[in-house]
Amino acid sequence: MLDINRIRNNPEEVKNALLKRMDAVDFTELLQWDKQRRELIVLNDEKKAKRNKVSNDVPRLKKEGKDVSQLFQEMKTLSDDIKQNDEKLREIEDKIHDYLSALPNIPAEDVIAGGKESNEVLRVWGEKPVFDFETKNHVDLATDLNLIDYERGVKIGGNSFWVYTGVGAILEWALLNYFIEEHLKDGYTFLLPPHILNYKCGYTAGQFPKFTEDVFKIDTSEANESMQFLLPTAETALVNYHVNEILTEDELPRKYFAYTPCYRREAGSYRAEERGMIRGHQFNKIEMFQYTTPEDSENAFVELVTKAEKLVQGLGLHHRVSKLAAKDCSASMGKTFDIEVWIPSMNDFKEVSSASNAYDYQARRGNIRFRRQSTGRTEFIHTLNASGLATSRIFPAILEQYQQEDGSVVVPEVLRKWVGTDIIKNV
RNA sequence: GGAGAGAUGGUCGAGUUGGUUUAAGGCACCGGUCUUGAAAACCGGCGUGGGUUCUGCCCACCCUGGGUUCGAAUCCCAGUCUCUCCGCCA
Repeated sequence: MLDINRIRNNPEEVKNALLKRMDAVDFTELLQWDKQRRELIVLNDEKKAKRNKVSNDVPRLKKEGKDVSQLFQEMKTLSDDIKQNDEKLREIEDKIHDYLSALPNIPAEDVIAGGKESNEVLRVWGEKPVFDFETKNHVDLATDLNLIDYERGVKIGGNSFWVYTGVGAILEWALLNYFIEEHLKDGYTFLLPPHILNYKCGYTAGQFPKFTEDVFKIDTSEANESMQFLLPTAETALVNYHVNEILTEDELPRKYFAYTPCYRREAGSYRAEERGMIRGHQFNKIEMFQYTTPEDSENAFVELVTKAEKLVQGLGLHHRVSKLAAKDCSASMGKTFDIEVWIPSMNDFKEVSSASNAYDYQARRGNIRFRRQSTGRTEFIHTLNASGLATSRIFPAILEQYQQEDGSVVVPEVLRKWVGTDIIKNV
């Protein structure tokens, strides 16, 4: 949600910024509604003030034995008038609200216009592993080593589901343990939120009302404000943790992380090249989240990106960091960096973490504020999130980057204490 | 799932036979006086949002949404949530 005052005061500035991610922006109608709204408020508040004044006089007039029936007639008309204006006002405010709800966040100044093709690679870590033997892709490795059962996953869940089995499950859990340990070391608070969320959560996060079709809804009824859905990312839960709250300045920053599976419909996005576990309806992810003051959010952003990078580096996986162009960022985000890991069989980098600064966009939608010590006034908080990390691309990257000629896979050092072995081979 | 009770500004809590409560009072908190310092005492301040002709004034908000009325925290209807008891249950 953008600040209507900002649009009113600097329409051209906001418009030009939004044009980095939108094809057309026109505030003419919005500003008209805004003007109508304020005129109507002035008019109606005057009427209400009069009504209040008369109401206060009534007891005295009655005590004095005056006849008030004529006055009541007038007040009846006035009240009907107020009621009508309130209805008009509500219609206008609904229109304004709907319009603002649909606008994406303003891209940060240093975010460039355009889509995916304009993304900028900031840095690359490590090198592409070179193999002097014929390599396998992660699907074959996972199948041959009995780490993942794709067929039975489809049998019990449907297309794009899989089952981690035996050592595969242990390896998956080792990754999560590794991430959790690192976040605890950095002083983040561990949360395990519900996986089923209400409509308001999706709205605050900025996913609703536009993307209700991307989530698994719990009941079969139409999307409405009493619906519940399976969370597509823990971010949706974490951004709502302090919804409608006013935090004190010294409580900030708040640093959280959560583990949840992520449930996504991914309707129509299936591609043969993404078979295996690159894109499923359910995947495990640990999500980092911060609530900060406006002046601290840029530093927090750097911290989150750095933390995510460190996790991939700790696993020794070749990866890169990209700065997304405006159109490739989710609607709620003003700036996003992606961390992508190298998948040899695909000859490409795949996202394992997306770090974003939503600035005050989500906080406005969720009414999340803090009290500024120096002024005593409330301000909107800044919210940031970053995966730390999603396992569904890390797992394949490990298999493929650490595979050996005999079909076995070396376990990254940091995971060995949980996996219990330094090499995974077929027995 | 069944029965009952409740929801008021950071907290406790008054107000619920509708009209100087246009939300009292206590506590906490902030500022001041006093004091070597602190406590106590005393004085003052102390919810959120919106509008504005902005050193001020006005409007809205007493769980949410409707309704009755000249007028609703107060009456009526619907819903949400919390608590207690019972049942069921990992």
